[in-house]
Formats: sequence, C-alpha cells, structure tokens
Amino acid sequence: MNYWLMKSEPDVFSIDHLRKQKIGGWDGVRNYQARNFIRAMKKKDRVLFYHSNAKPSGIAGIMEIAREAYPDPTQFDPENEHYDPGSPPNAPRWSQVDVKFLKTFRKILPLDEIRDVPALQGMVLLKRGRLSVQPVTTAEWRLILRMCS
DNA sequence: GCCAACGTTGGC
DNA sequence: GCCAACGTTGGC
Repeated sequence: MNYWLMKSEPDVFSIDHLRKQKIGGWDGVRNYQARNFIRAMKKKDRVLFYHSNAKPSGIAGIMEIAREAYPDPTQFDPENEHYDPGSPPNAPRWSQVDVKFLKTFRKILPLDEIRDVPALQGMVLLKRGRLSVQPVTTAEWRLILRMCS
C-alpha cells in the first residue's frame, strides 16, 4: 500500500464534491512529475485530499484509488482549459486516476499546523510547495490520521 | 491582488 | 545545451 497527497482548489473541486459523487476522475494534471506519480498509483492506495488556495489551505480528508492511470480525455478536448494540442493520440501525454471518497476530517488540518509538527518537516508538501501530486510516507500518513481522527 | 518559486518554452 | 522570458501555482 502506498500513500499520496493530491491538491485541488475547493472552489473548483472540493472534498464535499467528491463525497456527494462518491467517485471522481482526477483529471487536468499537467506537470510531468505529478503525472509520473499518477502513473505509479495502484488500486486501493490511500490519498490525502488537500485543499489549496483555501481558507485555510490544508488536508481535508482521505480517499482511495478506485481506478489506476488511464489517458486523461481532457487533453484532447479543444474546449477544455487543459487541452494539450501537442499530445500524441497514440501515446497520450497525460494520465488520470479515479478516486473514491473515504472520509472528511472533523476539522481540516491547516498547512500552518503541519509546519509546526517536527515529525512532518520532511513532507514533500513543505519542501516542494507547487507539486500537486506527491508521495506521503507511512509514518507521515499514520501521524496525520492520528491527529485528525 | 501580490509575489516567490519554479516549470516550460523557444531563440540562439 | 544554455538561459532569458514567460506562465502557473499557491501562500499570504
């Protein structure tokens, strides 16, 4: 079992949206490093749902991988804001996964609280602020779940 | 809305 | 292959 963290702006897609629809497609990732993590995800892997550009920004809950990587259709849709005319149809550049809602934390875990926890100083979230899909260690996962459950 | 960080693009 | 210009992310 691997653990991950994925970011979304709640104005666009929040954990409440996912809770209502139960399963959602995580499309629109347009960064190669993030894409490579998407492609490494396995069914049942667990994911922290992070709200970015929020008040406050932080971890809102958890989900799991419901479907492993497949081509993100929005890359071929000229009407879509994530359209990528350079993506070869026979070797699509961008992938997505489907995620399943598991739980909303009673209280969001804000970024500034994460910064205050010594055991979480190594989180990719703190070191690589702009990466929208990133791995989480087992120790980080367990601690965050303990803090938020 | 500002701006720092950083990824991508494209000229050379 | 370098690097300046530019665009995007995301905290504040």
